[in-house]
Amino acid sequence: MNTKQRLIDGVLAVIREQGITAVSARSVAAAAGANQALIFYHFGNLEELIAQTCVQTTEVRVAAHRPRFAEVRSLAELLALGREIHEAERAEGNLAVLAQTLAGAQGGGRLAEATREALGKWTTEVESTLMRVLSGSPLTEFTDPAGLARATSAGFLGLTLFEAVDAEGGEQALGALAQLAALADVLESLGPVATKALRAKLRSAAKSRAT
Amino acid sequence: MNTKQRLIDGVLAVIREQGITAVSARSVAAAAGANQALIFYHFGNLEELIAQTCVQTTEVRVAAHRPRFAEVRSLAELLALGREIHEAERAEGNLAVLAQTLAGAQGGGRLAEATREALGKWTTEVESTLMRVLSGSPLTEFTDPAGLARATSAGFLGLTLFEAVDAEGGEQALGALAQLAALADVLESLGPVATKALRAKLRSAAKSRAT
DNA sequence: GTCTATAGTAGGATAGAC
DNA sequence: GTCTATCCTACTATAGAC
Repeated sequence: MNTKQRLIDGVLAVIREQGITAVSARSVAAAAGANQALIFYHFGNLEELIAQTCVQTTEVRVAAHRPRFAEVRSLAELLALGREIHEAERAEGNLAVLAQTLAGAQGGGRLAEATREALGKWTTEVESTLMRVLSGSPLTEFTDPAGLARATSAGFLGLTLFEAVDAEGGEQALGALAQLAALADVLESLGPVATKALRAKLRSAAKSRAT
Repeated sequence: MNTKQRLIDGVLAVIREQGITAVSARSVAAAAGANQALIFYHFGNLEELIAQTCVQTTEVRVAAHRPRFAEVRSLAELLALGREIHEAERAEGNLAVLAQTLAGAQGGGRLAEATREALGKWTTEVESTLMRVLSGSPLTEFTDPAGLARATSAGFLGLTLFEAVDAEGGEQALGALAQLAALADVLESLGPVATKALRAKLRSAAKSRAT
């Protein structure tokens, strides 16, 4: 395999096992089984390597799950898929990489740009799925797919960091999301009469909030 | 003011402005206007200083908001309070400190212990509020306050990291949460007939999932 | 408790042989 | 493209004067 990819995998390994604070040219090179100087030959500097790792692996993982997004037909299914993706990616630490890079991007710079791009790959996928799923739901006119997509993406990333520190608590949190999914399911499967009633309630609530 | 506190404030300042990766004995000492050697005199090592900063400031901030939690009377109000706290703490970067420390805790060690403790301070507050608020709601028997508390805490932390990189997206996400709050409000204010119907729906849905 | 000075280490990055 | 060797900087941590 070529060296560029080995170095990217090295970043992945270090972040997965020790977090962003442990990433250094030396630690990455060691994990990649490559010479330290090659990082600078191939990427110019360490930050650029991390940035490309973040964007590239996110691109790959989102693409891998894209067919599944297309199958989603309800809010409940979307939440279930989120949970499934979360668990599937846990072993390889791909979400952890994004979360850790996001944390490292606090100071702006190249990493901020890279994480923004990577986050966009997830949110656009979720957003388009939400738009498709919500059309026809009683919730359509009261929800903002763009905002919801960003909130759920941010939420799953927070959860990824959380469970690294408190695995049991992370499980509990995921369980609570399953309950929310069930609730969403029920709301979507209401009969036309109940749907109309709910819609009226939401509308009047929205109106009273506007005043 | 005494030096220990100045150093803690120094950590706060560095994390707020540059993130956990920029934290070093030198950068913290500079931000605190103190001598670098004092970190080791007062805390033994840098990690311990970060850990104590995380726990102490979280304790203070949670205590400051405790009266507000006690006033909460609905899910909608709780979500609104979450948003309010999130915005209030943004300027001082107190949530960012927890989020960044959490990211730095990936490798275990003292930081993991500290963040676990700090997270617990938030989740116990949210959890007890949830238990109080949910009693009497049609959702009571279908929600787990412990899991929900951890999910929301993790969610807000994820959002804190997110908005540091994409401020506009963060605003959108917060807006979506306000919509969820409105939805929760409506569900709670349903009449007894509708409540009974919803409960039955949820129950049968739970049953069909169990098979 | 606070300072200066410094030891010892790990880090980013480059030069130049192959 | 890859390696060795190395420069220089920044880091953690300690010793010892005040």
